[in-house]
Amino acid sequence: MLSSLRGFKDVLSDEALKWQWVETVTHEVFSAFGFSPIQVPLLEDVRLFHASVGATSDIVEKQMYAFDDLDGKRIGLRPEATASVMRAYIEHNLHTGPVPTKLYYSGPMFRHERPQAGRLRQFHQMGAEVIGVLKPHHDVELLSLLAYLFERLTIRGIVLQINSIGCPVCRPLYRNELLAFLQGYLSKLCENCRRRSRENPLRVLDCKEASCRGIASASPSPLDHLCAECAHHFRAVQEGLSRLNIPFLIQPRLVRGLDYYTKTVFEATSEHLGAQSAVAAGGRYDGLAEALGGAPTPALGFAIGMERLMALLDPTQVPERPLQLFLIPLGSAASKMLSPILYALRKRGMRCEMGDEEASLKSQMKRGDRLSAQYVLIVGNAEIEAGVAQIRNMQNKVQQGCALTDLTNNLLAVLNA
RNA sequence: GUGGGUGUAGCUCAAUGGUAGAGCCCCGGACUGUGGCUCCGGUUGUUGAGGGUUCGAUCCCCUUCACUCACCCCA
Repeated sequence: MLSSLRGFKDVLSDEALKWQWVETVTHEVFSAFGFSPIQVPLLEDVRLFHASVGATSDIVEKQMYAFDDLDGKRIGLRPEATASVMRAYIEHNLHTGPVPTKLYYSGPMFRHERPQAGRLRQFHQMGAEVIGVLKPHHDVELLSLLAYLFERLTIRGIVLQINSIGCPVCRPLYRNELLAFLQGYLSKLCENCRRRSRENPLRVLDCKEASCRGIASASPSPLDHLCAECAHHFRAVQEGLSRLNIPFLIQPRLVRGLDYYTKTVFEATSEHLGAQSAVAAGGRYDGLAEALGGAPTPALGFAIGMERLMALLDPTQVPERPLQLFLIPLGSAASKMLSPILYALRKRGMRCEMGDEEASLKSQMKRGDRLSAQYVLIVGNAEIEAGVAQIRNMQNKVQQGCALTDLTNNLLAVLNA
């Protein structure tokens, strides 16, 4: 028997209903914050991801689903969507529209990793991008959107961590200083961090090894080495968040994985997620547009991991949609009478279902119960002769007559009462 | 890619070196046209797969696959 691929999951109805609710709420919130939807392809020229995510990143190096198209072109399933959105922004000259361009998207991403708690090979992200603006109040706006989203979804226990990793002016200087510092401790670092100090020294800062953490805490902080502009920017972001009463934590060791980040970076984390504790992450990427061959364009954004978000949802907050009416025909005459009624009710937006005319009343009652029907309607030969059906409230077991003439409207009156 | 844990009925799990059981679920009945509760009855298995040791393996050993958690990396 075949089953789904490793790291690829079926989202069954109970779970899918939660997704739908989350999407309804998020569309509403994005809209209130002035964002417009965009849909970009799942497949792109792999060079897009090399230029954006970074050729050195594991995401592109080892984890991308990349293959040759039938015409020989090298293509890849997107590991994230920011690069595609920025490509679309450049390709379609969206800078000619009102500034900033505020876009959001939702959809599947693909990375060939070993699955674990909160990590899949096909996973889903909902993300927002604000393109074309440099000022810190846009960072604040984006973070406030994220904070409000969690509020609307009644997800508690989220910690918003922020940091600034500088810009092309100050980051290289800091990087050199950090490198010089780490040189003195090479023998005391873990094996991973010795490699990291060569490839991506900032990563040493968030190593989980106790010994490395000690060294990291003694190391120079990126925040002490920001240039005047970056320092001012970061301060303004903090002030803006405080003005909105949005709690945050400055986390000087917070580093981002993707090459394109600059200045503000942030993560929303929860301790209920296992090792993969970030439910959303993002930051500013002022250099990305240029790296993709567009005009220099500052921008920022975030992505929410939908599966991780789902794991944090309080199921009791998701509104239920119970079956309003279960129609029980006893025999074919009743069934012939009820089928147009069923159709008419459904066209009026009522959620209803009909039983099998050949099944016993008992078994149809049971099915109505399993479907959590609010009401059942019983029509057998006795009801047809009398011209009155029986409608039963399944909660309080009160059963009453319901005239068969103009039955649809009689039922609507009961259901809408 | 590396390491740990786990694979037994649809689900959650027992069991013993002598070829498997419970609860839940499902179906039927008690109650021939009235659900949930109760009681009674019933269905379901290549014990993940392959090989080895053994008179005999679900159990021990090896291999493999899957799931899972962690590392790496990241949403």
